Amino acid sequence: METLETRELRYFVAVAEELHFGRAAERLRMAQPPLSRAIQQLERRLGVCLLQRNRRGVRLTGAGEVLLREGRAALDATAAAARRTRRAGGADSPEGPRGRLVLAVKAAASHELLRKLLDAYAAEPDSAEIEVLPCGISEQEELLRDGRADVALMHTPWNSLTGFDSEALTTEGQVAVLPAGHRLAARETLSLADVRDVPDLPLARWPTHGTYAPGPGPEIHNQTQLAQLIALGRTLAIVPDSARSWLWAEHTAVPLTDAPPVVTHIAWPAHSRSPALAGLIRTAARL
Amino acid sequence: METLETRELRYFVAVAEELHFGRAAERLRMAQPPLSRAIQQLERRLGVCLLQRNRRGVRLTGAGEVLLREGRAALDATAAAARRTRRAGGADSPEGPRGRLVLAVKAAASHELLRKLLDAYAAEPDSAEIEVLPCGISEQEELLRDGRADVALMHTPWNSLTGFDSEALTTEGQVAVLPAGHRLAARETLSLADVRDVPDLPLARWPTHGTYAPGPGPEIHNQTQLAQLIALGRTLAIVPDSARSWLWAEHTAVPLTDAPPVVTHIAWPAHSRSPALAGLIRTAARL
DNA sequence: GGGGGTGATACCCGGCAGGTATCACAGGGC
DNA sequence: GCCCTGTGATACCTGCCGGGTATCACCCCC
Repeated sequence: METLETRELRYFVAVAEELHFGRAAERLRMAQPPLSRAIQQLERRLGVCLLQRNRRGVRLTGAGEVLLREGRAALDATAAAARRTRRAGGADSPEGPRGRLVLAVKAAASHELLRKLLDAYAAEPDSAEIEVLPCGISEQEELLRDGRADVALMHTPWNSLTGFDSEALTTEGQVAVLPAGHRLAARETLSLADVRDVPDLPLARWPTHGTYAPGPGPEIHNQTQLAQLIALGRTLAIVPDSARSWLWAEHTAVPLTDAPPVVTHIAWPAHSRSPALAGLIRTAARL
Repeated sequence: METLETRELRYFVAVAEELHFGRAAERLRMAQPPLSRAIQQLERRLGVCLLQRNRRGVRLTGAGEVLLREGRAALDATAAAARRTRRAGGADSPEGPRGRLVLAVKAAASHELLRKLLDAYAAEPDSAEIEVLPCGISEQEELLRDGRADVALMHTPWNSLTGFDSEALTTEGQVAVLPAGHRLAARETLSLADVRDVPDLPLARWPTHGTYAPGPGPEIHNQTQLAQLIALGRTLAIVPDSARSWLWAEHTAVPLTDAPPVVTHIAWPAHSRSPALAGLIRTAARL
């Protein structure tokens, strides 16, 4: 059984994403004819029709969709292999620097926990150097999959932990952040129903993969904007308890009684368990 | 950033597993010199030393171990992409046969559950054809990873679910299976401590990845051997409740009060969720 | 000190990946 | 009707590189 080459997967994924041979070839920095030929060869070798050529553009077949999904995963795994190997490179002398670990964290989330974790780990004997890579919450999974990060602090229910190994670290409730003067800010507690459809405070919308879902609330893309809009009485936010640390004087946080608890996990690719990573996980579990 | 080719990974994994260029080349059906050269090129491209050539055999460096681990995962993902695409091949006509799903089950485990699941799913509209692939319990994870199977019935705590998405289906207790005449067979219940070190009934040993751990019990490799040895009064077994279906008349099953419960899960690769697979999972969750 | 076994080097050859030029065809203007 | 535009496919060439054979350099061990 002949095995697929990385090059073929790269080509096919490009075409499947662009749905256009010319643009795909441009993205791949090559001419269009060899690309067409390579895809044809791929189809012949797999014995499967991947694309429906309609003289006017291209469409994916069912098998094509499967290969797009699986091929992306395979390319991610291959890129991860290269990156992690390069990263482990310097440390081949047994007493040299223990490899470096890249830790992906959503910017400003779990700040206290992160500080404690880094301090405790640094105090361990034989601890590796930790590079903290701040990123958006939706990027973390991709970073772990393609090897740009080795380990991440993730938060359910926002992150999905499927495909990763993980260990729960802390659980916290959520609070509604309101403009200090708002009538709801006087309440001791609130329920989700209380804050779901407040007419003058529509929920802000975050982008997921670059696009905004439709809705009445303002479009934001960072925490500072959110804080300002709350202070201006334009929106409210539902955030974990620990986010109180970045609240302004004009904000009021009211506990939510029925919001799902937020669990912070340390997560890593299921198959990887280098000594350095194992040490970090052990330290985290002891916190 | 140049990406690793499948061929390079295949070569490196072969060398890293054999720790010998000649044998690795033989396994790869090629001559030794091009293999040496390819590994050198790989090291140069990654800028990393992967192997320590000691004139007498070869040893892996730290980076080499990383690449062995990650490279295997990448090769599995690539093989999975090819296999699943081929399998999805016939079904590109929209109204053709919905693709086939391969379901890996440990032979003879969860027999009742499996029958119910297959019957219920076959009754669904638009159900795919299910191919049942019986295998050893330790093979299931590998089969899912490299695409020979799409979905599996797994049993914690024996299977590890890390790296897969899963849904719990049933939970059951465990029983000790004893020769009918044994003194312990008269008991209403037993604890693990009661059966752990029974002098005349040492626990049988199953092979894990082809090798047996040392111990006093007999070496077995299938259920029939086990049943026979229990009937002969040579060993005892700890099995889930549902395994009572294959017991012999000369066997007695006694419930264990403190054995960990066995949970049967339906599990699948985290990223894959074809319509057919989603239907099967939905059916399973409704059982 | 020589022989066996290791991985590395030298050199050659054929296949194939990639390029350019061109074709075949479907739509959409006018 | 026409031609022009933009699509993917085909034809053909070329240079690189993957793979082969022959041989070397070295270490270990008898």
